Amino acid sequence: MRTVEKALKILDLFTVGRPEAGLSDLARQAGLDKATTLRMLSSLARQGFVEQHPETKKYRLGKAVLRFARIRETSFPVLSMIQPALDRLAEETGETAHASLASGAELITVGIAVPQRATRVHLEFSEPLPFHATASGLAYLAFSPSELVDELIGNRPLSVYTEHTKASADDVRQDLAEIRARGWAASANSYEIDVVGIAAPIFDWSGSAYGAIAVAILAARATPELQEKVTAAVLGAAIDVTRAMGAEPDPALIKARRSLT
Amino acid sequence: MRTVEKALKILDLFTVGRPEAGLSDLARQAGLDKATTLRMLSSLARQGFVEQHPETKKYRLGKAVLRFARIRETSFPVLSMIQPALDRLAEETGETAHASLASGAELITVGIAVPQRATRVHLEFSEPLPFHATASGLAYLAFSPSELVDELIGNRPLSVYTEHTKASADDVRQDLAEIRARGWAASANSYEIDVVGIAAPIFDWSGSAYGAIAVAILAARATPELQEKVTAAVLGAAIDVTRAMGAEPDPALIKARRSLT
DNA sequence: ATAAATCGGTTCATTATTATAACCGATGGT
DNA sequence: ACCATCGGTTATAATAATGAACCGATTTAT
Repeated sequence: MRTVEKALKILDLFTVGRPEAGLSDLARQAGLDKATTLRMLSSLARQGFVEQHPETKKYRLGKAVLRFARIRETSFPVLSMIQPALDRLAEETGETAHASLASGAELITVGIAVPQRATRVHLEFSEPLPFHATASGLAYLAFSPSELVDELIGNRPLSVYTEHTKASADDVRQDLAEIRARGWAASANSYEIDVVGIAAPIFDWSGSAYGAIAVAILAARATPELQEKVTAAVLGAAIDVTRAMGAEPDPALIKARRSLT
Repeated sequence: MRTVEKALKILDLFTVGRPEAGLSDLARQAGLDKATTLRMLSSLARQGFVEQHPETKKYRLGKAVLRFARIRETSFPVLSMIQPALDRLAEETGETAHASLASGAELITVGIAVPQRATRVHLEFSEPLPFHATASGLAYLAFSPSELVDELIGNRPLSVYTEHTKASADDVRQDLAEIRARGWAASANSYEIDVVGIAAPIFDWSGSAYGAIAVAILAARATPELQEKVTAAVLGAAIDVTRAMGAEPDPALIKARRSLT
């Protein structure tokens, strides 16, 4: 069913940063013929997956995606299960907790919980995070199949955010092996300065990671003791969320948490 | 692109009331061959639109639908635009306001706002409403193409909820003509007793209805004066929401609201 | 305990669908 | 006045989808 997959891949071209596009644009980016793309878009539109502005003729994601999300979230409430776990995490650790899910080539923040104290790390909803420069991204990559890793960090030059950002894909790949064995990821000042991140992946039925749960600590108070406490809590949350969805976390996470308590 | 459309129609088989199903089940309901269905499900699964439980082998909607909904709702916040309109509506009218969107063969409540008073109509989120027995359903049907109406209320025997429910599709169709000319719909005790509903459709770019905004009044206080006030407010909200989304409401709504103020 | 039905999934010859390039008229920038 | 690009259409060539029969494993009925 290659046709179906090609058609669905067109939907991947719509992102938070580029929510609408014209026909030629889409055809070009999808690497498909214009006529083919148009027929696919028409089919997608007939089923409500995309809709077209009557004047600008641009396409965007349609209302059907909202409908299906509603159905899935009503019967399998992932997001509503993640939020309470984050709230607990923020309270336990006294730092900002957040969850991010992989969205094609982006890692998007879908849940945030802040501690009740004056100083804390601030995060934005729906903000795309870089895979190679955040603890969440590393935790996700470490437990993803290597083809996916190649696609996401490839050998392109990686964006540099601070002087501590690792820009070499090979360096990152080395870290990933370590993270995979250890069960959790950490990053310090690699995306935002003065922030230490600690993250663990969450898994679905198929056993592959699809997101991460993380805590962002203000570097000023990131003592080894606090980091250890946070790591244990993050692992616990990731394991709980994964299990709540009927999946089983990678053994490395279980082992890591046991050794920390 | 018939293949694409057939594949997407498979997704329609997943509903709030039946969120997962097996291969043979899906093939039978879709009217497709088992082999074909399997191939389509595999394609859908590869793109994350469905996922399969490793043990029961059942399929359900996948995480991709959440991702796309997130992208669409981030860049084009329909639901977040509807909610404030409902809040205003509930305050203005002193009754329960709600919005429902069409989801295939169901009309699903996606937003609720309750007034600040002791007695009020109670509604549930995600509850599927019958098209023929609620003001919201009638408002939606009245502004939908007749083929869709046939599909939704056909000539099947319609479910009866109270002694005031109209069970004949032809009776309903007559009401629809009236509603279309008038611009808004009302129902009294036809779904829940002691409840009067007043609803107006909301439209999208294509000019067809895709949902409704309604107020549910306690029958005990549904005086003609209140009903008139509510009708004007509901029309106003429906017009505002439609315009806020860049679409234009049916002229009947505009005319009706003008004649009420 | 046994048999029949049904499950998810596979195979391969037949068939119908889809891809492609060239071409429209309309629009917009230089 | 031009050229490039837009969204969209069409005919022909090429590719992809279809579906009946079949498989082994469970589940259900007898």
